[in-house]
Amino acid sequence: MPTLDEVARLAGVSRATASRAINGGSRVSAKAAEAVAEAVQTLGYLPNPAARSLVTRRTETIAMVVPESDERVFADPFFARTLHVVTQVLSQRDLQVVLLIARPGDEMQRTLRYLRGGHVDGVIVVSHHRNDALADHLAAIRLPAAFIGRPLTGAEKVSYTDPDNVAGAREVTKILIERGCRHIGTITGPADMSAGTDRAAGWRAAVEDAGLPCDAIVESDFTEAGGQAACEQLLRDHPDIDGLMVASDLMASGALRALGAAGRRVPDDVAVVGYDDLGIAERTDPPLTTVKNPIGAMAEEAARLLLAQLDGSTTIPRRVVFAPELVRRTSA
Amino acid sequence: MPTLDEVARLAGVSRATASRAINGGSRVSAKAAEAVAEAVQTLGYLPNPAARSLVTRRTETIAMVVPESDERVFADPFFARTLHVVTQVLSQRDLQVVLLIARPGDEMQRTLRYLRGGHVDGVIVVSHHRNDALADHLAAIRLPAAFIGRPLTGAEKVSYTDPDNVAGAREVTKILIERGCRHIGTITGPADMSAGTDRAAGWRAAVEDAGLPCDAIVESDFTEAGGQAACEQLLRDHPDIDGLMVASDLMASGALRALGAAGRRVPDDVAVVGYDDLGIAERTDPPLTTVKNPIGAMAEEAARLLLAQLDGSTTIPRRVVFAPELVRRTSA
DNA sequence: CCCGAGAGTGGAAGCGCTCTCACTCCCCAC
DNA sequence: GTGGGGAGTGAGAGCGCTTCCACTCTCGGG
Repeated sequence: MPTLDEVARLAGVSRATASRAINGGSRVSAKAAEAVAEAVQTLGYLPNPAARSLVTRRTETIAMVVPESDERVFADPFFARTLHVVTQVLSQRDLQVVLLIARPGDEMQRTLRYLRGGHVDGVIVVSHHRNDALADHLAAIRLPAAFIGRPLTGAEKVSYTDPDNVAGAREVTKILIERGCRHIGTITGPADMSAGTDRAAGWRAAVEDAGLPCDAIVESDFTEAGGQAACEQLLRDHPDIDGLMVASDLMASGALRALGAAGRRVPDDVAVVGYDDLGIAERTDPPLTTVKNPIGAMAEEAARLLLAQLDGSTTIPRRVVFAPELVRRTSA
Repeated sequence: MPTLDEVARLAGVSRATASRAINGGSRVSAKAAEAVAEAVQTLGYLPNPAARSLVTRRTETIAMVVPESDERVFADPFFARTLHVVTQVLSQRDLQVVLLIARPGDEMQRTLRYLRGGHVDGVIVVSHHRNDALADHLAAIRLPAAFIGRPLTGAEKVSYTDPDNVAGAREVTKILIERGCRHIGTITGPADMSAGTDRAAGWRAAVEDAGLPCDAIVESDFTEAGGQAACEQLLRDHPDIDGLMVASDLMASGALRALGAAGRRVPDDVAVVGYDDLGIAERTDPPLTTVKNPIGAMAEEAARLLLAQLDGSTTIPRRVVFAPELVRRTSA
């Protein structure tokens, strides 16, 4: 592997000039810049990232942390989309993204040590859970960070983007109310995630406003199988429900299956609405009325929030909340 | 951030001894080792990876390269499983895994530059395509590498693990023949992947051996939608097919949908077999007779092949081929 | 009693890079 | 003609670590 020294020698300049020419090129004569470029070419020179990082104290890599089992990560299109967009935005700045999937417990400790160890310049956190306390930890080690989805603890210490889940859930539940449902159940996400609690809160607000019972509530885990099981339980405990607000399309897809197995027609017997609108919603039978989760926009904004911190242009935490958008199909 | 110097001073030893104590501890007295451990504790010392890597010339990170669009990566449980196992095995050696998803073209160039740049100590390649010539490139830069799935070019230069796709496809096709199918079609994977060509070859071998026509062949892309479209075309061009060997369960799932839409009963009108047995196969209607792809074992073996190279214990490329295993369900 | 081996240690070099600082030009204003 | 300033450059320090090498000290064997 050729070093900067050899490049400089071949170009007939000093190491300092070669370095300047390679990084940005300001304060370098056109002649010198050209000579260096040529030397780089002929030697096939690539800067040693360790040496560079040792002095700049930057690594040019960003971690995308997902405190979740990898099975879930890969089964959920939400992550694919998010990773895609984040990578897209950050690679425009030549930042490398490394994916850190850390189940709670030991692995989280490892991950935290990794982040503390100076391997990365910043972090994007997705699918954050209450008990990992990531926001607090990241704030404590002063690592630039941006969350996608409001953290349940330490939210005031970090930047984040969040959809207005309460409003979204309220609006979509209203669709059920307007079409005449009198007993509306819900399948919520995990109670240790803001997308779980907020969407449940929105459902509750709409149902209580309409003076309807809000007893039919089951917590699940944002998976298709979980949604199916939750729906089966709901049908067992509340056989009379005629409306169902499910906190994610993936769970709703499972719920539709359970409803079908139970002989309930959708939307005639039970009207169903989902949440996210990520492709699955169009492909279910019947297609789901749902709330569009602006995944792409959120991911992009989070990446920008992180970049702003990296540039040092801001240090105060910022939050960006996205308004919900209803998508009407035939399930309600 | 505390440095090794401070640790050494606090422990009352030299930097050299502190370094030895922290890495391995051989040739260090118990007293010194303890003093260093304590100093590390109280200071919360973490070695600077850049400084360490600069001198050791190792980064303790491994790249998992996937030359594929990220949509496909995340939709296919194959990748989830593979990443999981690889991460598992490598983290036992405190190696960090970074996921590099590189679509062909520009991004591939970027990725190659990244790999050349000394960011990682080794590479695991999954879902390799012919035209990325990754095996050749990696061999050229002498980066330790292990492929999961035999590369179509440069296979002799790198270590890899591979299922015996030809045998697997042949055996599973024989099931169709034995149950009396007279016109057996196939939906193959991409022709630029060994899993595509090998499984097609196995199908052809079985069909020709039985003296049956082997004209009903359509190439697809290992996705569910692709399988559905391919099956539709197959039914159009060869309405009389009574058996179908599909090169992946995901595609088979799409094919089942197409068959259902066309009013064909499975297995009575058309018997169907898939490939992979990754969970989807049990959940289709009817459940798929398929070939078990030993994903976990292959991933683990590939990780070990890589570790062997990292340890320098071997430099000659090795290959490990896994025998197929039939899984009989009701689709054939 | 001496010598050699081996364990434990510290000094110091050096990994490849960036960046400060001091220097030399050269040009322009006065 | 002089002085000041900006552009371009190179010497050199230093980032935090590992590791070679030389040294000391402690044994045990002859």
